[in-house]
Amino acid sequence: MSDFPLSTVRHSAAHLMAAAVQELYPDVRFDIGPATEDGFYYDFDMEHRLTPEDLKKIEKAMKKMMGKKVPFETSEMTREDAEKMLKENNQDYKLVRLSEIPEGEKITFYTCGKFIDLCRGPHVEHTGQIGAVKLLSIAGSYFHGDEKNPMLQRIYGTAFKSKEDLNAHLQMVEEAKKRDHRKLGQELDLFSVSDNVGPGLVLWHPKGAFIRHTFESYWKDEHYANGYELMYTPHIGRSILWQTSGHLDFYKENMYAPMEIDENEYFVKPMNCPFHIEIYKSRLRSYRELPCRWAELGTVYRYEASGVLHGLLRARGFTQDDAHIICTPEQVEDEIAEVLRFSLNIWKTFGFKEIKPYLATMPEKSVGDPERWQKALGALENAVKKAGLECEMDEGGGAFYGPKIDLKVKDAIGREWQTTTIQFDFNLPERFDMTYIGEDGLRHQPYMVHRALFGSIERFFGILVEHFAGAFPVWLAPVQAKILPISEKQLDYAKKVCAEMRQAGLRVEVDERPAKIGAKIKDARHERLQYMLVVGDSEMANGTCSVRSRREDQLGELKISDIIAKISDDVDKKI
RNA sequence: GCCAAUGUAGCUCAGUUGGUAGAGCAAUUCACUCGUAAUGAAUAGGUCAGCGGUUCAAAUCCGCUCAUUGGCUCCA
Repeated sequence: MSDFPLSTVRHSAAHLMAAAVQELYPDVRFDIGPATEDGFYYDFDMEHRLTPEDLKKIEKAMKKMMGKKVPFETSEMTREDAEKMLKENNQDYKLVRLSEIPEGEKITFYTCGKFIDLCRGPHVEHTGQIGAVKLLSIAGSYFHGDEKNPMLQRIYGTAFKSKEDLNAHLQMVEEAKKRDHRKLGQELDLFSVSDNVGPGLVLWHPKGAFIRHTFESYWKDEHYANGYELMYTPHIGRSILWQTSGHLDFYKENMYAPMEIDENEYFVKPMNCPFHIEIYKSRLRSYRELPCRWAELGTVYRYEASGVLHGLLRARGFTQDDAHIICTPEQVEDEIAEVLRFSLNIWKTFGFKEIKPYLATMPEKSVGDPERWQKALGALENAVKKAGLECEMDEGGGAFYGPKIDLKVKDAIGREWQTTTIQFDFNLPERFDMTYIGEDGLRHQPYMVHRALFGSIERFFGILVEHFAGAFPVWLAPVQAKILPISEKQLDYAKKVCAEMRQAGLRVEVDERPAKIGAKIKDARHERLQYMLVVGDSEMANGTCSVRSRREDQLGELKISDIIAKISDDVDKKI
């Protein structure tokens, strides 16, 4: 085993792959092949369109070279020689890359067998030191990441120092596939998307709707308990609203087309903010009533490019768990710290323990004077400190109207999801001319903070499905327990127990099918049920159920009142 | 939107070189009355994504459209 960094191994694997591709398709022109977070890729352009079959061939060629321990050799060239060589080999993409290397920097090439590549390095010493590789998929990618440029063919692969590491990674990928919310959503009958309704528009089935209802109720209760007020606003609004907000100037192509009513144009809302601002402006506001903490589960529609839609994680219609905090400049830091504290609490309730904030700064295209940006950034930084968190910087990642804090949460199998966003906004208070009367009797412009905890209800639900792998905790589960009679002889008893437990407020069902107990258990497990209550002759005689739990396996025969107490306890603990 | 792949029963998938469809699971009915991951039998279920073309003949070949998947770009 080599002691090179994994990224070096992967970068070398990318070169090795390029060498294999060149061997098989001599007309290939290369772009770049870097290591990524969990593998590597290389971008090519050539006549031949790659197929999955080709990946096998390329991988085979790579493995052959790994066995031969082909050395990676470096050489330095003058810019002129490099240019001449690339031109001779018709490597036009590489020529562009060469021209991007700053004057005075060394120009180095790495050779691996017959393949020579403009590259900064470093690499492993020979191909034998690339422990284990696997080619994964073919994709298209724009040269330079610019959609105006021609599209190249990209091969994704991954490499590890050992076969064991590679297998562990592939297993992890399999696990993620099993948890895919689109697959589980269909299997568990949670939601669907219909061609007749339209892409990116989600239909919530009864079970999915129940889970949504439950966490929305929790969300509402927590907001009322933490000083928020809830609001409802319409789904459409006149064009004047979107002209004022700036959406029609900047984002019209992402909005659904307008409808004309009584000679006015109405747009389906892509955001809730303008509506909340109209509520603010419905009368004169005093500093005494600030901060306003206004929240809404607001359903918005955005015309997303068809290629970006992805189940619930990226939809065209979705419900933001939106809130706007309108406050004085003096209040803003405490308000943001409070939003952070509140968010962390909510995430922990759902079993997300690791949460990391990212502080996003001024982007190239922005509004508002830099001094304000600096002050706002300082407020955000202080708020993060007050919340006792360490944050990472996302330079230039802010919205055009202000800096923001994003939270990334880690799920049950360690994947990170970008969820909560807390955004400063200099733009809208000014555009909508929002004011309040200060202590001095004069008009002032308030600060405005946008925040969404879950981001969107749809996206959050998708993340929850994957986090729990479909096995929802009892407080969220649409069915908390299923009673499984051994035979139809116990059916009446089963129904009686079911009625009793429902009286106690639990969500219980009876499996009434004339099937064997083994089949009923199998199906209940497939439904990811937390509790299975088996009833046969002896349970019927004793007034009990034999309890089998997903978490603790066999719990033995328990009295109905004890079962009710146990499940209720789970609900209270939110497990 | 762009590159590529895919679309056959509710679900998962077969379907050879073109000769107009098949399995398992699920569903329904009947029998069985069963002790912790699949009881048996029978029945029903399809404009092969849609439209057009080639052909004596198309699920199969070609074109367009729609949708999905993997990426790219995008995500106010």
